[in-house]
Amino acid sequence: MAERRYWLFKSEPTAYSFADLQAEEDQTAEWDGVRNYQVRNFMRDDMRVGDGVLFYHSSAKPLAVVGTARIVREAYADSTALDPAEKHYDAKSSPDNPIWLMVDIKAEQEFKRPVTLDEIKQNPRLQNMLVIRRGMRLSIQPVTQEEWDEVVGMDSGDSG
DNA sequence: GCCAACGTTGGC
DNA sequence: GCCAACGTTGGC
Repeated sequence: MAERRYWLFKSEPTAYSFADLQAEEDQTAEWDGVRNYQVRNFMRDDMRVGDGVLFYHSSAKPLAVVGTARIVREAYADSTALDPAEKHYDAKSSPDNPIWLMVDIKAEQEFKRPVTLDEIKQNPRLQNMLVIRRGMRLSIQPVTQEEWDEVVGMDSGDSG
């Protein structure tokens, strides 16, 4: 069995927040609308059921990881790319060649407090996290197990 | 296949 | 609201 991997998912809470995910039936949602090839390839090639997700609020106050989720369904066709009525419709996609993919995630743990971008920047153990890199716009980013442990530990308050 | 123009993202 | 970063598009 492959090693469990970890990811950071960005979402603008005004569009879709962690609370929105928790409010879903079975706390599970389709992560649709990805229209970036690098991110699609992460989903297609590397993301497996059981992988951990840090749920990050972008363009928000505060900018922060607010909880964790889990991959519960591996990449499959993003139906919003196939529907002309959808905002993210892509005429190049088709059922035979959907181009764009989505995964399903399920809310796991809401942090007791947000672990902010500022704290992450100040944590010497997290200096390699992509999320603090200027100009890093990927909406899904790989996270190492060490980074995952550290961020989750910061929520518990048992880490410096 | 180069690269300028354009659009989007997202922290500041 | 600004603008740096960067992906995409399209003319050549």
